[in-house]
Amino acid sequence: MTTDNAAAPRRRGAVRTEELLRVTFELAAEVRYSDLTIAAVARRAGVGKHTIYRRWSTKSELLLDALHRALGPALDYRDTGDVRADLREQFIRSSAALLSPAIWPVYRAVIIAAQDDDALRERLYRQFLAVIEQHTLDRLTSAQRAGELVADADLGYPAEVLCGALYYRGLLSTRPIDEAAIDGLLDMFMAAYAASP
Amino acid sequence: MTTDNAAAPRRRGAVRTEELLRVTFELAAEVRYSDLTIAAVARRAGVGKHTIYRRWSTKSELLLDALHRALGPALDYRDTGDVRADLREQFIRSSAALLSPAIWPVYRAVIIAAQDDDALRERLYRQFLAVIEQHTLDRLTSAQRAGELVADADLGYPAEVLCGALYYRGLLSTRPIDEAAIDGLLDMFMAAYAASP
DNA sequence: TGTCAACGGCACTGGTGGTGCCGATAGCAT
DNA sequence: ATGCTATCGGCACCACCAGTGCCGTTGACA
Repeated sequence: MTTDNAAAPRRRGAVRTEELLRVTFELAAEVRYSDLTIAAVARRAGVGKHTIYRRWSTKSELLLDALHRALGPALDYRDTGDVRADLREQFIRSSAALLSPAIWPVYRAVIIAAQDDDALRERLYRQFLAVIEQHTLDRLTSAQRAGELVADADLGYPAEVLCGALYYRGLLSTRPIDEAAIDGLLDMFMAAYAASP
Repeated sequence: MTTDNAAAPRRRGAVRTEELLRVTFELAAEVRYSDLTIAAVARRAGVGKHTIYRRWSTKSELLLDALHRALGPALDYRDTGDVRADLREQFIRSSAALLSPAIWPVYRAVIIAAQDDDALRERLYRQFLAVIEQHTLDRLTSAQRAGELVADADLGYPAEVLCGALYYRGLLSTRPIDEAAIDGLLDMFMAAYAASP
């Protein structure tokens, strides 16, 4: 009996970290939130629990880190001079990214975990939601300066409302987030704030 | 002898049931979601776990039942002929009810639990969210008939958006749901849909 | 080649959801 | 008033989890 064998060599450091994040996404996409456990991630990765706790002190930390690495680029806004078209393109693109089967399970897990943890909720808002709101607001302000939107409107609420409606569908409603929904949102927004010709 | 009331014979069960629901609200208001356990409810009520499982097959059932009993009345709409004032009054009143320290912890717990359970999510939407949306839509349609709102608008999205914005703040944003927020929402809505004089 | 931190495995504590079994008791019919 | 029976509380039990400690192994770098 030979000492086997073809078993994968034990990986360390950064390589393990990447693999653990990958496994986290994989598992989050397959199981329910209550089964998305540190122990389960460790089992699937063929790793001791210590190897996870050494990197992230809580499950929330792991999830937030995973999300952060996956989301970076999807949140940029174009400015072509047509604010409705830009918003439409941006909402379709970012909702597709956030709600993709790869990312949404982790995103939702963070949202759930944040309901128990004020510090995490603060980080979630600051690192993701506030960023999206601010980018939206920036684009709206630019449109306002360009005369596309009425000059005296407070655009803070609309930026929040546009985002909020999408999360409402994702978390609570049973209706899908599709282009029709986004067009419906934008119809309401433009009816309220488009500058009269 | 009248047709005997096989429906609600006041057994010791009913008294216990009321007490268990009361304890559930009490505990939900005090501890984090992850500590809102069947065992904890049983302990505080001085009851065996069986006494709970005999009534509700899962924690979700218990929470949904508790919520259902507590929320009934808060969801009615007035119709005074001034749609903005009616919506304002209704949103302030219903958000105060939903977000009260007594109810919101249980409501939020149901929302969290629903993320793991499609059937519960369907019931949550049908029994609460869809009811609120529909009442809002009914009031909007009435206003449309009365000539307060533009005649050709599709009011389905606005009804959803108005609700969605509040849940966004309650679950995700770190900003409060106050009268200023509700006025901001209504400003946007009225700017989009108020009939021109 | 040697060193040492990172690693995987195992065990342990204290908690959970959920079930089974027990003897006690409350409430109803008689 | 008495007895019958479902409900009750208590306890033990299973499988699983978060989180920590210990130990022998191993891989990467000096």
